Amino acid sequence: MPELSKTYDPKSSEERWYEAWDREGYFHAAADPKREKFSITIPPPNVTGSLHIGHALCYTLQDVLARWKRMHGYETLCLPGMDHAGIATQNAVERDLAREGLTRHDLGREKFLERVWQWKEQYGGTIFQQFRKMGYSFDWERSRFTLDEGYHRAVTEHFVRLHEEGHIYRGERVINWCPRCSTAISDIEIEYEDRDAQLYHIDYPLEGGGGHVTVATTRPETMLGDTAVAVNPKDARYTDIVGKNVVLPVMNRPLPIVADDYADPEFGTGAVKVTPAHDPNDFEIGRRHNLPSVSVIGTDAVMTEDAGKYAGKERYEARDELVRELEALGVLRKVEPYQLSVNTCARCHTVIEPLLLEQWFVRMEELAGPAMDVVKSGEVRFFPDRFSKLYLNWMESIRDWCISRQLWWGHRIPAYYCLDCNGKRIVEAETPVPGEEFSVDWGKTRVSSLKVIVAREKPEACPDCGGTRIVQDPDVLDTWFSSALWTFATMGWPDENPDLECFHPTTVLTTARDIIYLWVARMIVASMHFLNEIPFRDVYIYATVMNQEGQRMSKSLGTGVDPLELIDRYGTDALRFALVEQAGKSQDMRFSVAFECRNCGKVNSTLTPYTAQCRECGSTDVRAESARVEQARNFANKIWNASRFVLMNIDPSDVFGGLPSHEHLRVEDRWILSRLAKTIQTVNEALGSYDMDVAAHALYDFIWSEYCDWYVEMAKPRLKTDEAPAVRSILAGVLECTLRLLHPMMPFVTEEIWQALPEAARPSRAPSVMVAPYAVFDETMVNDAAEAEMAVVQDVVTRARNLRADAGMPPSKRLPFMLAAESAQMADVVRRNEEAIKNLGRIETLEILSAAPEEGRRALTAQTAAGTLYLELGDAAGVTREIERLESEKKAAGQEMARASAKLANQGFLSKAPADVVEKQRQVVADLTARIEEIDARLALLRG
RNA sequence: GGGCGAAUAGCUCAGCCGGGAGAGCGCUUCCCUUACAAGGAAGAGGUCACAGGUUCGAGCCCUGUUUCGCCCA
Repeated sequence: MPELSKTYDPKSSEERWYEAWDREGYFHAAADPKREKFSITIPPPNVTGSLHIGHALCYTLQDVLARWKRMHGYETLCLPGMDHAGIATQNAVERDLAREGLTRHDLGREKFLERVWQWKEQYGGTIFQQFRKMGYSFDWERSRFTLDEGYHRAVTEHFVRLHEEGHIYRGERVINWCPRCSTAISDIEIEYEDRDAQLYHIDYPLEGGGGHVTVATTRPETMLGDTAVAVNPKDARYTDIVGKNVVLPVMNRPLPIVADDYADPEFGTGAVKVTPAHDPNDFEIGRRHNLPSVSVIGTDAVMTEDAGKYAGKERYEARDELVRELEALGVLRKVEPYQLSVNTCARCHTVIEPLLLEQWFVRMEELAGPAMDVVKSGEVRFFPDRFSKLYLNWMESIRDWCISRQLWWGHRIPAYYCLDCNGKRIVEAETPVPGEEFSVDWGKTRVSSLKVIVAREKPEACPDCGGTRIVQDPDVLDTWFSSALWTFATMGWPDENPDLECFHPTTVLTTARDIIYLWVARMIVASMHFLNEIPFRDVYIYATVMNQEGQRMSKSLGTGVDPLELIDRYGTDALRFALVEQAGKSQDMRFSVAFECRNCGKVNSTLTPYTAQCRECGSTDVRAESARVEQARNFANKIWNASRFVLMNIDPSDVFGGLPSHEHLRVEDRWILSRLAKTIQTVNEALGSYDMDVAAHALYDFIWSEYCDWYVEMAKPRLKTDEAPAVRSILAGVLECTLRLLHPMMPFVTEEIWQALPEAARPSRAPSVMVAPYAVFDETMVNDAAEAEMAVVQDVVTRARNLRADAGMPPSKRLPFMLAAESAQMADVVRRNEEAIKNLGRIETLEILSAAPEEGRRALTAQTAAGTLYLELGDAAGVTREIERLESEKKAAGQEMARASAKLANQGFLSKAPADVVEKQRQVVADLTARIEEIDARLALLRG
């Protein structure tokens, strides 16, 4: 039997076991059609960064589920991977380049992409290393990247097929443009921010004199691109001027006054300026009235040539100057403060510029139908359920999805243009792009004028004109367009293959609530459309991890804590358990981590962004501390030491042929087996309904408060008697089962101990606890009588300890007690368990009486489930204290009595409450009556 | 403006079909009792945000209010 050290040392076992499991192939899932499956394709983290505690929560929950199901005999796939994360990664690499004074344009597309791939190798490696440290049982052989070759084929297929079916179109729309990221983004990648702004009221004079129309805007610079003024057709104030023109100040261009329902008579003056190129609503008005679109702001947020004298000025600079000019012209009627909700880029928080540009879109309405049906029918279930409503609400009002991005890093759109069919308007670039036969200046080219060929592979020649001068669309696809395929592109789709057959649909998707629209919804849509099956049965939404101040974990805020910091101090199992134990159903989860600087001593609540540095002195010698993880570490140590005790006491020659039959066991044996059975039931049920915290607490309480505090303590003296073999077998048997139960949450410490147990104590003969069978609830092990009797024993012991503490006696001193049993039955219970009670209560002698002890004896008393317990003490101080105790107890009993009897005096209660509840109250009154009488008698005795 | 979540011990959170509230940390007292001081024993601490209502009975159900957070427009 190996000697175990006095405290559990995570460092010595974690790496060793992880490598062993990996080597033995336990992480690998076989596509065996005959076995029941459990499969997960993990949310692929972005290659950009490293993981923080929020990620650790997400993947830990999944690993717990996977390990649990694997032990239950399911063929379990946990497929890892990474997302190329278009904008985020490109931004990160561009920032990196900027440090060298370079831009991506300096490198050119090809060289830049090489650089991103290098970045991916480096950071992707870091993330996978973190996964391994966390102990995740991922099938590394199946690891995928959303930009790997096979995946790219799937994305191309996705695009081409949707295009063939008419679900994808290319069109000119007002889209959300981020001037900083210099790309279009979709509606759900913008965030609203309330800001203080101004509402400018501007007079547009009627053509030919005779007054003016006042319009209001928060973005005056867009007026340079106005092509109409709209009023509501029902608005009597304006009926006679509809059809006339106003003159656009500054530009001195006539604008028609059109009647359109969009104009709200209640808002402002009821007249709105119409800028089709810079506002989605105005664009629609423009369409209805055949208005021209004038783009006055460019993709660089600088005013275009069409902005007249403001051309070349930055948008806000132009605004300020324009406002001054309007004022000088006398057409600025008023400026009022205005609470404005501005759209910003979710990634960089730059104010979004709505621009009229040609982009690729997915028509979503039709595709959304089946994806809604499967949630409505419950085929796909959300946990907690409230998120299904959120999902359905969004899907009901779904809009077309802009999928093209003006980036280099991503899946290039499989659309090609023939330069010969209609090539007259093509602008050839001055500097050819390396690696491309023909270079086009896309910034100056309207692709709507070109012949487009959407194809799986670049066509050799144009099917129309036979021309061979063909160029690919420069844009890439929205990252989510590729992530949407994650559950099945990772399994080899579009090819048919055993993985897809066996492991799809996956069992559960565990993810954060902020990507329900971005990702979850689109996965359901894609899977329903291409496979006509759901991507996953369950969607488990976990809580957002917040720090002490209630800020969400984020790398850029400096609030992101690297899980390895905590692992380093407390061990992986401790971190995993701390996360699982807090994973409730609320939307947020506080996880406070402080950093103690070992250089200057400051305790930081957050570190400086991007590097783990003390905010005071900048030292990187900081140590993470978390009370929550520390508690979990202590728990691991508790199990470790309980196991040490068991290992020290079991005999290598013991035969653990299953547990002894009930008749030969004592109460505590039947009790612990019954408690174990119920714990098994709780844990399995809780994990099955994603109540991870319930499962964790059940195990914590069972191990610490039942097995260690009571069973092990009661076992100690018995190990010296002829009961020892039975006790040893139960000690080891319960421990072994508990290790299996706990393994999904704390994989390392459980394996370390499990392997140290003698083989005979591991009934499954499995080579690792990871592949040993999980415990199944056995009703025959439940023993309510034993639990009831044990409760009496525990009560008597606790009361005895209580009296000892009240008497101010040190725990080391054994004391004499008497117990006046309340019934012959209780006297039997106490007699049966006398040795255990004496041992646990540190009792010298326990005299069991059938009635109160004779007069004259002065003692402290306590009411127990078995009767009144007496601790005899001669000294007067003790007596005074006992009188005080009794007085306060009598008062409390009196209050409780009043409440209970008031209930029983209530006719409504007697007639309407269930019989057992009424009976319980009667019992309470009876007990209290007896208790008060007894206290009175005791007081009389003590005072007499 | 609409929707969702939260408000329970000093802190972080549990609390099932409604039958007078629990854990961990922290705090107080005692103890290095050979598994564990990363531990053991005992204890203090709560007007369950507020106001109504339903009910024999409300932390739990209903209505409204306040504060905080999130999502959507």
